[in-house]
Amino acid sequence: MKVVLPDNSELELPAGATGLDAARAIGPKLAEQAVLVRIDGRVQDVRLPLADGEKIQFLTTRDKLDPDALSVLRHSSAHLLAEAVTRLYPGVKLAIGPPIENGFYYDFDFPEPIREEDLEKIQAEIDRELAEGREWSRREISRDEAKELFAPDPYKLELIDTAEGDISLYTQGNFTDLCRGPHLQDSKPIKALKLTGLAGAYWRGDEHNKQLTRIYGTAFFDPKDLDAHLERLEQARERDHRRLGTQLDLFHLEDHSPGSPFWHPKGMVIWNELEDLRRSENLRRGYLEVKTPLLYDEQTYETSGHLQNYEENIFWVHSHGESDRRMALKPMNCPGHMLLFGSRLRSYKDLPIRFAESSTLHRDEKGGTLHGLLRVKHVTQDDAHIFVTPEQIEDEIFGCLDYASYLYDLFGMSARFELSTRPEKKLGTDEEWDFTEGALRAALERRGIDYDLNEGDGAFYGPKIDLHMTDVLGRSWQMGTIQLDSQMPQRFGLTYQGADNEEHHPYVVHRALLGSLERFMGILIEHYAGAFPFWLAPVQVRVLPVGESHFPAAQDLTQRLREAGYRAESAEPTETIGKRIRAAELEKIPVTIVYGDRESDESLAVRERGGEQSTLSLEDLLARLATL
RNA sequence: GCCGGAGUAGCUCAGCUGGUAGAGCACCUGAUUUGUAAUCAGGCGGCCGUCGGUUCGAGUCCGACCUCCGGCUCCA
Repeated sequence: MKVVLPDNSELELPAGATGLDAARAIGPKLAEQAVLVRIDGRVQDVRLPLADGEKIQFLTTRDKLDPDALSVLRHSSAHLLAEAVTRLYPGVKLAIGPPIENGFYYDFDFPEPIREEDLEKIQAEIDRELAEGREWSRREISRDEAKELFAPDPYKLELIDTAEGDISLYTQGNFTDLCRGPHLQDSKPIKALKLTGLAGAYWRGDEHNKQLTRIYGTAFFDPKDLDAHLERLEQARERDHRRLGTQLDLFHLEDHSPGSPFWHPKGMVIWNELEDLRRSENLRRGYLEVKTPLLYDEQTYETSGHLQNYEENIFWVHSHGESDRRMALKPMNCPGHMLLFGSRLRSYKDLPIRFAESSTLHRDEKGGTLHGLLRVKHVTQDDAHIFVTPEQIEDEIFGCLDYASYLYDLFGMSARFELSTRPEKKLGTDEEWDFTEGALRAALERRGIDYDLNEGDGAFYGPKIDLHMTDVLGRSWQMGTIQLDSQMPQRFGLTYQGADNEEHHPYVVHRALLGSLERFMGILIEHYAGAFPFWLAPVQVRVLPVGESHFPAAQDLTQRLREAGYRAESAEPTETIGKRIRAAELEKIPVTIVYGDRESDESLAVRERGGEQSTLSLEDLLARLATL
């Protein structure tokens, strides 16, 4: 048989030849360094046979940053971890140990709980394995043989039962694991392996199952790459919104009200800019601002369905005795907007009606889930509910997508769009879902948006489109959401009078585009690493008088900048000018003006964030600021 | 909610095997009057998360709770 090499030359091989055989035929060095065979985009263990006519490419230890090559290295590293743990902790049961982005993990069921300090011991054992060296061999066996071999391992048995295709084993030293592969030939390419953490994780990701102990680690072909990886993590921490929030005096959190940020004056400037943006854009796009109550009685939530489906997140409020009527803080705006719509007769001529409200919501999130601004109990959504006829659905969804794209583009952010379709537990017929899912799909395609399909993840009342962003540590967060709902208007008995003189239930589009302002602020802070663009910067211009005698002139300039609409400030010189410039730079203020003997309206010393300096007249400065 | 880790000055952190709390920055005062990323000196500042226990003695050891951090689960 023949295989095709990357330079398009053909290599003649005996039938059944493996990747390793092919590598040997090309050269001993390649055979030694081969990590993986790439065949038409997919990758394969070097020990597996090739097929006639396949176009193959070898990944070697020199492809040290290739994600596939790293995955193999890390997968084998996970097996070294499992070997070490098996030796150190007799009676431990093994679950799974895959490579992941930036590393690997292995899940264990330990007879006794282990602690973080145990990792040192395990790390030492792995280092010993690496010093000794390990070679991997692969063997394929029948399911029955596999079950016999792994009889004492309940997790492996379950894997054998649910695995697709042939069962294969990989052995290194005295350790054999059930594994699909691929793996390294030997442990020599693993030049850096570091255990990074310990966590609980449920078997098969289901909280009803037993919780296992997960050990995380990472590995590289080159110790320098590990250093670079750790350096990147450190840099990521530098732009973490929780750190910047304190450093830049934007917000803080307190034990006195967990998950509820305190916004400081500087953070509030940015918050208000977002609100202004939302309001002016709502006006342009035909939304109507409304305001609905924070508290509703139990009956309201029963009607909306939140009592049945969301009670664990609801904050109840007890009034002072006079009544036994329970009230609760709203976790979302829908009920209020439904009641508002239902407060008078509506005609089909009124639709679509777009009620917008940026309101405070409270959600009593489970302990252990709060996370800076990205997961809070005090949620402020840039919310709106659009009441539509069926014919209007697609256009309104399109309008929401257009609006969302406009907003994210404004910040230079690119969100990932995800369409979630009918879940198993759903209300309504398949025909209805065909129609509503089709409308969402059509709107996405008309707007030219690439999206991922998340089948079965829609709400029980309708399909939805979600926008996702990634934080500085690589975690994905849902931002905006656009949900189509046929149920809530019915539950609230909402109708409009149609052209046919009949009453109809409207559909409603629930949509929040930034999502929660808290979460958006968190992502925004990280997106800009705290160096906000001029229009968002809490302080836009700081005027620094060189000496005390220059302070009045600096104040005068500051006032004129304020009157021109800028957030400008100056203060008496209590420190050296060098130190105050440094402070302005650390506060990431976009424009600093040094004002001393040489300055006048005709000639100002302007420093922009980052250090670029220019001399401008006041007139030119104002012209310059207008472009920022 | 679960697994692991942590909570010490406004911030970042040190404080070993129990013996009465420390640095840098910030802040205040004084000197310096400054020209594009840190002038010098002095000073203020702590219920060592909360409650309970062990001990002659607890920041340090033990327990409970609260909060935060890394994961898991959840996320209408």
